[in-house]
Amino acid sequence: MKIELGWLLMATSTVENYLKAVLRQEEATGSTTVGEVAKELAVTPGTVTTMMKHLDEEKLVDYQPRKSLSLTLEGRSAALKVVRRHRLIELFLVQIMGLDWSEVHEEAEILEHVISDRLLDRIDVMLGEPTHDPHGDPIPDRDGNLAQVEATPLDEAEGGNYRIVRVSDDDSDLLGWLDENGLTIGEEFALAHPNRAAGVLEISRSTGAKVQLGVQAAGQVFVEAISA
Amino acid sequence: MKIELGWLLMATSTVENYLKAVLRQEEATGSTTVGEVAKELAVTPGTVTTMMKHLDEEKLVDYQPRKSLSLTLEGRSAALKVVRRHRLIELFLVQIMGLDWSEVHEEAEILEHVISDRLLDRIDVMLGEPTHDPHGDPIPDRDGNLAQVEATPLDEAEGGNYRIVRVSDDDSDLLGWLDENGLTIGEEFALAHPNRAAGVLEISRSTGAKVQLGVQAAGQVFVEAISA
DNA sequence: AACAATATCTTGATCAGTCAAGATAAAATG
DNA sequence: CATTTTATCTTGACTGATCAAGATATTGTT
Repeated sequence: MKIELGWLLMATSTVENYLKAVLRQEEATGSTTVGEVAKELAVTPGTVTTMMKHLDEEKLVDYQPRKSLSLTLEGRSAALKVVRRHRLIELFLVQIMGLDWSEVHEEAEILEHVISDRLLDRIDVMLGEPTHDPHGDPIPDRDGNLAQVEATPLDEAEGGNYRIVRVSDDDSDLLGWLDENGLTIGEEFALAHPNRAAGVLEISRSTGAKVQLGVQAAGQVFVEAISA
Repeated sequence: MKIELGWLLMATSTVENYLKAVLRQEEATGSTTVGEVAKELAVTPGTVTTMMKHLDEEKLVDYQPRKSLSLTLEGRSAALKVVRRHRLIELFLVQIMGLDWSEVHEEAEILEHVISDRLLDRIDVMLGEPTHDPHGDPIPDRDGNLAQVEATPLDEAEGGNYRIVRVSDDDSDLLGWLDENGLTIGEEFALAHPNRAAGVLEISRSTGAKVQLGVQAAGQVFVEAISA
């Protein structure tokens, strides 16, 4: 007879990645499933099943096979800590180290799991306890409070004047392209007649420059309406 | 019948640590053995045997079971890259991030394996392509050239005037203590009559302060004689 | 040289994380 | 509701890194 010892070891970076994935999807859609997590982590569903059983034991998620899957308070808090690390690191890499906003995501994805609390603290202080990362994502505070960024995906916006408040951070090519076209956080522009049939949006910047971008890309850019 | 496929995957951080260990011992004593490596990495000899067979296949070490063990040129170069990373990171953590020289070793031990070449480059430039880390260890240059630091272990020094040029970086407590007593890199002092029987050395700093330290600790501090 | 001590090597096992592929349950469709 | 599709779960296997413990070689001693 085999005795199930369960897990004795600590939350490795693997665990942190699972928690992050669940959090991300809960934030995006209000809930998640084994399949979604598997897709996000590029792993088979069976692997996620196994992992969720472990995380349930550790009380990091609440997992009822085939029924429901969600973070516990503890799990959410752990996930938010990782997100905080990730975003502080991204901002650090851009502001202090002078890296480009299109290349910091990968690096932060690794560093978020290994940097000491002490170093993270230095970073936080050095940056002046910032509230948003280079892509406009809010940085959870020390207590795990996460500000909401309310913004419209550009592909759903009507014609009018807007300011860019956030851009999805995981498409490095898009970020590079946006940068080349002056479309960074805080940039303001006018959106012309949304001709959805063509799948192309046209933007006019204050410099007069016009930029076209596809709905696909526009879906990654989040804006808020401005009066001017 | 089982076909031996060998290793298909890349040099993980584990491999880097083995290479570093071999390098360190070759530098310290001119050669190394399975047992020494095992001791340094806190691993059983059998584990080292297995690893060395793999590294031999990868042409990173030259391993003749029970006969000899040494780095190949390629292995040495790989090891020096890791050392370069380690020392640049240590200096970065002290100079830019304001961490204490007694607490950067652990952090660098992890970061050395995960930081991108790009980020390392920024660090190198930001620090002005430095030649020595906070503990006085030389930083290998981009091409893997490693300057020699010639210095005497303090426990072998005669009475006279000396300057501290290097301190072993792996004893955090000692580093903390040295710092508290003003004994940092570049500090000059007079060493009094080495009374070896008692196992204690006495140092007089320019401030007039006298400090005693044991031979054990003194062995970790490396000095060069000065005229004054 | 013969024996003891030490260093090294081999073998079988374990652990975390994963996949493949088949089993099962739930949801959607007619 | 019966059937098909889809989602999920289970099982057995594999990989890299490791250890324990026994086997073997090398070295040192008398």
